[in-house]
Amino acid sequence: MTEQRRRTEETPGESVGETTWEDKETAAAVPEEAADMSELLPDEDMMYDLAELFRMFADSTRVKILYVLFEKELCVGDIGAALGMTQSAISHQLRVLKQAKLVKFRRDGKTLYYSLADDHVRTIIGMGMEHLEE
Amino acid sequence: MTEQRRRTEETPGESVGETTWEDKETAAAVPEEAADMSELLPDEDMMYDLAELFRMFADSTRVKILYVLFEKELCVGDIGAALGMTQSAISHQLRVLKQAKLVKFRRDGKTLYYSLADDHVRTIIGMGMEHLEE
DNA sequence: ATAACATATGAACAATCGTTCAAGTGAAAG
DNA sequence: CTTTCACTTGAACGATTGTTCATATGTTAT
Repeated sequence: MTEQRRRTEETPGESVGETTWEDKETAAAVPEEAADMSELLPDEDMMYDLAELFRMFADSTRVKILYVLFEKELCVGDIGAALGMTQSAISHQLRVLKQAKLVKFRRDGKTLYYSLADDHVRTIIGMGMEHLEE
Repeated sequence: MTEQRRRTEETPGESVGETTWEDKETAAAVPEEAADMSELLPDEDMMYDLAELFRMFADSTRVKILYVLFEKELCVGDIGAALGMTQSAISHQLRVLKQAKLVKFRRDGKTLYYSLADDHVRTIIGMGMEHLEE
């Protein structure tokens, strides 16, 4: 399915989702068995937003686009030329990156110059690169 | 298509991937027109690996799994219980995360305890969270 | 006005992804 | 041995994704 549930639509009955976990409070005092599991369930919305953010970096075309924007702002045509890809393909991806607020643009005549929206992009990609050199 | 080219299958003739980029060293000295574009093309393999790494964090189920492993190691059943998901679904995702070396496991009887493979996971997710609180 | 250029956008397609379901391991207990 | 438990694996399905192609938009020049 690939992440189709679109945030915040909890199942009405349950709220602390222990579907297959009835309270095993009997026979306590066994030190290493049956972890308690309460209060470590992640916040649904935050986890979804996190995944959504990382999905922006999960395609090599988008990473390349962001990477070439590290140095300077570029127009769509130049990005396409640098990556050896169609203007259309680049434009589609720039739209996605724009919606995610990872890039911004400025107009000069008929040309649109794109640039990184903020430094977090640099940091996140940097973290990833650091991990790859383990 | 969703990222189907599987790394390092360079077009036989070229080796330093300048597919569409012959040296444009002629006609210099025009300050703001026709950016030079040389040497800023990203390394194909590194960009692919980066995307592949971030793809691990690009699904909310995987992020949740990694997140619940922040605190302590857990077995498959407990992770499933915490997330309200099938053992099978969790197992499938754990396999992916294992292949990406983001989690490791240890056996105790019939139970497998999974844990984070290294601290980069924590750092990367932390970076993402920091970005969300802009 | 028209033409040329830079980019955006929509539909369509193949490829990929995550979950479910059913069946398969493999370890411990009877 | 057989059963049970904890988990893995494979096939199948629907949902989503990225690119291509054709067309539209908008800006500048003539």
